[in-house]
Amino acid sequence: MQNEISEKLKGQRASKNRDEVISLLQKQSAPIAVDDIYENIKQFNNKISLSTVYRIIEKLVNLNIVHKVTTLDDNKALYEIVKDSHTHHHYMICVKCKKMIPIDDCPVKELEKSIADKTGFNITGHKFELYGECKNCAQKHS
Amino acid sequence: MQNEISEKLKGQRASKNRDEVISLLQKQSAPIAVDDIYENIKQFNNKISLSTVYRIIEKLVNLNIVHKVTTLDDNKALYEIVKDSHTHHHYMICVKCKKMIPIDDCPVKELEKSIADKTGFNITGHKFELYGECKNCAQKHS
DNA sequence: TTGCGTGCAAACTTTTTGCATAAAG
DNA sequence: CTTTATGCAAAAAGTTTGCACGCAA
Repeated sequence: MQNEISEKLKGQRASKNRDEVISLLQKQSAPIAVDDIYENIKQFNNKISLSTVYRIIEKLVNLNIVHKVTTLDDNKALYEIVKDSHTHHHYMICVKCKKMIPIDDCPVKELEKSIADKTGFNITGHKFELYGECKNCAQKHS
Repeated sequence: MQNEISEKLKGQRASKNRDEVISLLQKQSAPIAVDDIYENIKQFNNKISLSTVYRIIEKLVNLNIVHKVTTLDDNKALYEIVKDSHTHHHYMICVKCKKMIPIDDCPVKELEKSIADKTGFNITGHKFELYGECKNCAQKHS
């Protein structure tokens, strides 16, 4: 586990389930749903329960170890490990194949500042997603 | 009802429920949830059913009369009337009072183009939300 | 008269909660 | 020993679906 995460976990009680969830999240290249985390971990730890995964995720979100991601199409939430600020990024979501393709770094930061100045809103975060057709899908149907 | 909407409704069968939903959506200054639409209309039309509202909304989304909005906090979808491209805009969502404050027009359009060029992704839409503390809430707790 | 719209109830999906037990500190 | 984490089952919340009937075209 990364030092940054260990840091955030300081003062928290240790738990095997929690570490399995974190470890799984770290392997993902795209946000993942709670029930997928559950099914995945169940393969080698068949007594973990879905509600435990929900509770672990809730805790990790509060500790700012995990971010919640919501998409337009789907009513269920997805989660991903928080990357450090240098690798903070967003996704393009293909409306055909639903793949989430990361965009290198965050183009919104400057915008954020100018809007904060203009509106007096104390901005603490943002969400930005692009929708369209990825290269693969564009080629296929042509 | 606006001409633009009438245009999109051409070929669709008329329905009182549908028109009530559209009319209610037009009165909103922020996105609204399906059950709020339902409760609202029920006050003067007590036999409308929730599933009807869901079906109407689904149809209106397909006709591009209504947009689905999802927020990070809430697992339920919100909906708003599609504004024409000149008034397309986004929201700042106050993490304290949950109010959604519209941002005048859309600062993302140019970004979109440059990212499309860079990545070869055929971008058809985007989603952008800011989170923070609104003026009101910032004053209160100080 | 044909087929879409609607109400109602039931089903389904995702998420939350209560409670008794197990594990951590 | 005290507190937090967990499993299980049940409940809640949001959304979808089947079916019979009503209404628009």
